[in-house]
Amino acid sequence: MKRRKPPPRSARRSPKQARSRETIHLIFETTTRILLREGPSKLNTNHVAARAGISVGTLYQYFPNKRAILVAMARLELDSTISAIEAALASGEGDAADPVRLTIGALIAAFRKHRRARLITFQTLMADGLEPEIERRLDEIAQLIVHRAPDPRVRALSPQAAFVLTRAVNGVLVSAAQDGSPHLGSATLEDDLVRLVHGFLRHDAA
Amino acid sequence: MKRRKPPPRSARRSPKQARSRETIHLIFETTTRILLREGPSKLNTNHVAARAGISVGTLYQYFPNKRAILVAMARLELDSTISAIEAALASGEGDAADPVRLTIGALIAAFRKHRRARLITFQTLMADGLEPEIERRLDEIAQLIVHRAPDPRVRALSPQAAFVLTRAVNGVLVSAAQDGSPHLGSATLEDDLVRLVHGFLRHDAA
Amino acid sequence: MKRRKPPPRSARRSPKQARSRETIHLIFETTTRILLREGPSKLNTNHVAARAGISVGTLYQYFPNKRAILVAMARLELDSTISAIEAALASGEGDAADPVRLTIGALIAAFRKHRRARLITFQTLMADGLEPEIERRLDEIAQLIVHRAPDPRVRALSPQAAFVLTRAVNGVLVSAAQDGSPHLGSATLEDDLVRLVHGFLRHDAA
Amino acid sequence: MKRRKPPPRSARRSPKQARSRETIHLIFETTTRILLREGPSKLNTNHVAARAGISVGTLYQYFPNKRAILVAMARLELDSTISAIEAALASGEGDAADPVRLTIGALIAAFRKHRRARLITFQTLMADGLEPEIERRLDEIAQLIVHRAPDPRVRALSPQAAFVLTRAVNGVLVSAAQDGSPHLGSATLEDDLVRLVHGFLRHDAA
DNA sequence: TATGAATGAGGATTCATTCAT
DNA sequence: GATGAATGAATCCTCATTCAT
Repeated sequence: MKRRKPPPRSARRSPKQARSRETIHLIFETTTRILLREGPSKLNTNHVAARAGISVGTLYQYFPNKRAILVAMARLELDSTISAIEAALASGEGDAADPVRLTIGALIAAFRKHRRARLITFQTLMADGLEPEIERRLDEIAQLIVHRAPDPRVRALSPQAAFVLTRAVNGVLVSAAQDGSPHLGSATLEDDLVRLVHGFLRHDAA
Repeated sequence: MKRRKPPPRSARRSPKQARSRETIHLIFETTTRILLREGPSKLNTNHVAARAGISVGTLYQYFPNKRAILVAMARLELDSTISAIEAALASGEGDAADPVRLTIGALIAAFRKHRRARLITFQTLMADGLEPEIERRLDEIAQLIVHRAPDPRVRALSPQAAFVLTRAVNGVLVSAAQDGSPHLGSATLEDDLVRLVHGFLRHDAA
Repeated sequence: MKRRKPPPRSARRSPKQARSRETIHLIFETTTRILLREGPSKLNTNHVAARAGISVGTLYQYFPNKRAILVAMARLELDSTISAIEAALASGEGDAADPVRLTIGALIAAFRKHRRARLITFQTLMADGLEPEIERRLDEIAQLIVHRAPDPRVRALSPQAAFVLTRAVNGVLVSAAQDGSPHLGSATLEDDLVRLVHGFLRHDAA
Repeated sequence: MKRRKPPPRSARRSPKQARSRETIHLIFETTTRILLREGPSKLNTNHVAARAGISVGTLYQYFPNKRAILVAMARLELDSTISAIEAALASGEGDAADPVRLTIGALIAAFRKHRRARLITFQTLMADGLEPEIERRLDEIAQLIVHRAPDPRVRALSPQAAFVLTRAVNGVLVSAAQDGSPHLGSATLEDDLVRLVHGFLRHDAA
């Protein structure tokens, strides 16, 4: 009796949990699409809801505020990156394949996949000041890699050295993923990064 | 940064009078202070003007729009960084001092000086999407360093390699400058960065 | 209380089952708790339902709209006040006890009992504009007291005089029940109110 | 270059201070009008601005939030009431006029003047929980009257007695000012209130 | 040049209510 | 009877920018 028109709801409600996941996913996808196609300045909750074909109210049922959407997306992105690295390392376990190259290959692939979307998510986030959380997650990744690395030199890495290495690689990838940059597509980027890491490790060992 | 598109307005004022310079400086300082003490979300022209003790109108006399303030600040920061590097290299010219170490020392010093202020300025700027300009400027610095470098290995660096090296170092410094991080204060950061660069160069040469 | 006009919905439910009564009671308690602990601005149907551990749908099974909850609570409060007064008068029937004092004592006790809860319910209700219903009810109480009063002076009271007397006493009690006020706890409040009423009656008689 | 149309501003800007006062007054008047004609639920900043013929932005230049408007109005109302009482007492100084009657007469006149507007302002305010401030102001009025009263019995009033008297009178007037009530217009209301006060004072003296 | 009041589109968020399950 | 996801109009408030003085 309050709202004027009880709008035509047709989409069948499937099992709750599933439906929720779908909606959340839809919000993520729409957010990415807006970020990519219209830019960060066009990212607002009303617009996201409209483009996602849901109501703002529904959006707020899942996320307490605009920022939370980005945070959740960033977390997901980070998680999938970790998984990708783990998978890459696992796949090369028996081989003589260089674990450093495997890791970097996985990272480049991850950055390539979402490229601007991923980057723009983080940037939008950082503009407001979420660095701490992001940094922490980055460190987690570093620790994870260090501890599982088959390469003894990597396992012996001091926290400080791990910091330098992860941030160096991340810095290169982030810049390469930047909008106009051709570097992420470059075939030699992997070689250069591998060289960067090996150089550091060798020097360290010396 | 919020409403419609900022129309092309020719730069409003070239700082001729001393009075002008003072006002501009005041605006910069105030902007930094707000960014630091109140966060990027509190950065708006009305607030800057109020905190600076001038009127909004006056602010717009010097900057065509909000973003222009940040851009000008970033330029200044970048310029001073270049100068610092050049000075460092010049000071060590006769010595046997390692030019790589000199450059990195100067960079660390530059980051230490403004630390959060510098960082927050760039982040706020990039959050909106003007990375191109900044990235270009970063590349200019890279080229400059490469061409003037006394180290022949550095001068021989391909653009791609220069990209990797500068972004790697920059990535580490940016992360180290992050709010809670202890790394920027660490005494071994310089050693680690030098090691990173030398490792890469040696490997490259090999 | 916010959106459009609450459409005329026939009362949803007459509390027949014990289960129903329990639920209704739960809703009342929760409403009071929210009003008291979180303030009137936090009182909304979704929140009440959540805090009560029921679903909004269930809440709407018992009350046609938000306001109906408050109205029902106010009615209850008023009814219990009337009962308390009647009981007090009945208890003192044989005695030489002053009926005015008995009535006022009962009123003070009633206000003390719920104090802030009672007050906040009425205020929240009135803030929206349903005073008429409440005022009418207050008048009913006044009439009731006047007609059943053992004191002949009270029974002889004109409607206008009854209005003045009831509102005066009510005004004092409401203010005394206010959050920070120490007056409701004061031992002399009863004396003062009795004095107020007696003074008026005597003067009236003169 | 941001907002589309720089709307035609024609009203000449008179001396700043004066212009500001005018605007503030306009906001007050409009708020009162809306409260009176459309009810508290229609009181929202956008609407006030529109009806006042100013922009929301302007409204927010003078009041930090919706509530502040009501608070300011309540303060003004209270101030003018105090002035009215003082004036009434002063006017009757030489006469043998009963100061109690003068005070009550002034109060009734004050309530009559704005009647619903005044009441509705306070109620809207209290709905959110401003009682403390209102109560404090009421006490200030009480103190003022007590201290300046020519009647020695009034001057000798204990704080507790003053509380009872002011709240009693206020309670009657507030109820009488209620929307449908005929009491505020009644010719005998003044007599009844005077009787109430005198009765209390005499009894007190006894 | 400086001033600062005014503008108003824009965007975040709330919450009473419905209804399919 | 109960559930609770979805709805979306309503409202609050912000802030880049202008312009008359």
